[in-house]
Amino acid sequence: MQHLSEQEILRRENLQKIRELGIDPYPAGMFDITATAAHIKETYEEGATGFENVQLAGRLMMVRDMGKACFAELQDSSGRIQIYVRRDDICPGEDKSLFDEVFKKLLDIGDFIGVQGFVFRTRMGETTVHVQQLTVLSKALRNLPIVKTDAEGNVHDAFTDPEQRYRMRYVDLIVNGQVKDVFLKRSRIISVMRRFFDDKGWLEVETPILQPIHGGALARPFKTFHNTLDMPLFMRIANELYLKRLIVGGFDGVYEIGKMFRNEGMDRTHNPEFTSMEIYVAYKDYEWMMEMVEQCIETIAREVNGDTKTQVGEQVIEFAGPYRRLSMFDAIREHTGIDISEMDEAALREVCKNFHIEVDASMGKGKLIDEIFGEKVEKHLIQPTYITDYPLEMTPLAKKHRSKPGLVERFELFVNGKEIANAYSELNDPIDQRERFAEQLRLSERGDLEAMSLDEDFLRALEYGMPPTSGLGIGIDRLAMLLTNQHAIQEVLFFPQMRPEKP
RNA sequence: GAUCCCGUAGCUCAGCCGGUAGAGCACUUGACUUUUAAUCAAGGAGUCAUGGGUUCGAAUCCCAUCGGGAUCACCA
Repeated sequence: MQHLSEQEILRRENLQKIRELGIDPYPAGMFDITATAAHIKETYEEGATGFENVQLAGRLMMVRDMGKACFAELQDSSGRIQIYVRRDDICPGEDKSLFDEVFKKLLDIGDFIGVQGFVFRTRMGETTVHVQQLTVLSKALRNLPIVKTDAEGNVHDAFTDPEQRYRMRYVDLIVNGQVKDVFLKRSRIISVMRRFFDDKGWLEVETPILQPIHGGALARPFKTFHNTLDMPLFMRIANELYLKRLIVGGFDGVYEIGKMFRNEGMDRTHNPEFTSMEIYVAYKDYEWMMEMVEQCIETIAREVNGDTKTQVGEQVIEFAGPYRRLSMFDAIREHTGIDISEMDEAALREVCKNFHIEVDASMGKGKLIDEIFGEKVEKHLIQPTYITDYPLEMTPLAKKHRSKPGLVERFELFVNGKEIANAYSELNDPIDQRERFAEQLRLSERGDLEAMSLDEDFLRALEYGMPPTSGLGIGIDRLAMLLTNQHAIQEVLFFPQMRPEKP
């Protein structure tokens, strides 16, 4: 049995009394809406036509009771608008119960109502709907947190506890308007990106989430089981190998926006499931891809924020291209003064030691370079910067560099000290690819849980021939964090992963 | 996984050198037919996260557990 608070009991009693008055608190029929709060507030002028008879619906969010008349605030999907409810207008006859009983006593904050009336401006200058008819649309049985903003713009009693906001995102969205704006922007980021790719003729596709072999990235997977096939399956950590199979199959450009799953730590920049966009375009290389990414992100920033500049924490980020390009070795030299490009493993270990970077015996040359980069460079890359030409050991799916031995044609895009995109000239030499997988297998045997598995069918696909191709992955959640100036991934996911509420 | 902080009314928080709970908003009752954090008067509301312990007595001190946050490690 559910424990009910005093206020919850009252609302249930009010629900019953509404029924006793012959009013259905959950009517089945539709309610015609001819206007929204935002539209009325934006377009209404004194004496304008078209506002004599409007119908709108939403939640009752605040009531200022003046006796025989009330001002209230109605919140619909577009925002809030003041409504004016006068007893003798909604109850023109002898029976005043709709006003005195239903509206003033039995309706509560959070209830859905529909109103019909005309728009006017009060002497305080507030655009207001003068209600002539009021319809109960849905009764709420729990009371919402009341967030108020005073004349100076100070917010009082904000619903701020992250745990409650994430667990009850529906409440968060109702009472915290700025939260809704973040998610509207997130949605817009994805739709602008999709249109950008579609306009270029690339095909949006869907590839398996349940995979027998988890390939395409270095990460620990979630494992599950299919009963009929009687075999284990993995939740995908990446879709790269499937998208490349489609390039083999003859598509010039394919992309997928979808969830990936990684069984690793959770914190304010990692959720076990996250959204990535991966795209593969035939006959292109990573240099071409850098230009494409600049255009794409600049377009998104402009369309989402109305400006290519975005405030992110203390920084103002300029998303208009071209972005600075810096090889990994040059980046390390710039931030440490040390040229590591000719160093062997022992010399790199010495560099790490001098910088007090923790290393272990299993780390090879590539990993050591990556550690130095992560420790000394990454956090300084505030404005969008491409880091190019990575050590081969860390990147088993990228093509060897056309002119620099030991490196691959890869770039990552860093913004505000975080990686948000990763791209290669894709490895399409099936024999080289088989050797790279073999190397991963050796790492796995040494105990590296993140090493990539060998995918025999993917190799078979490459053996049929894949055109030169450039591929790119963008972390959508992180891009959304940047463009909405949010410091936690939980703020750009409707329902971030949480432990169960009760044991 | 490690360390630190937090969990008291629907919401935001106070109380924490131990003496069985307070404020504002919300809620209830009443007044007010252009108010806007409406106002005014009166009132009700809490297994103080959970379970143990110390004590005559625990929201308060101690231990454990659960949940969350921050920092670190791993990673996108």
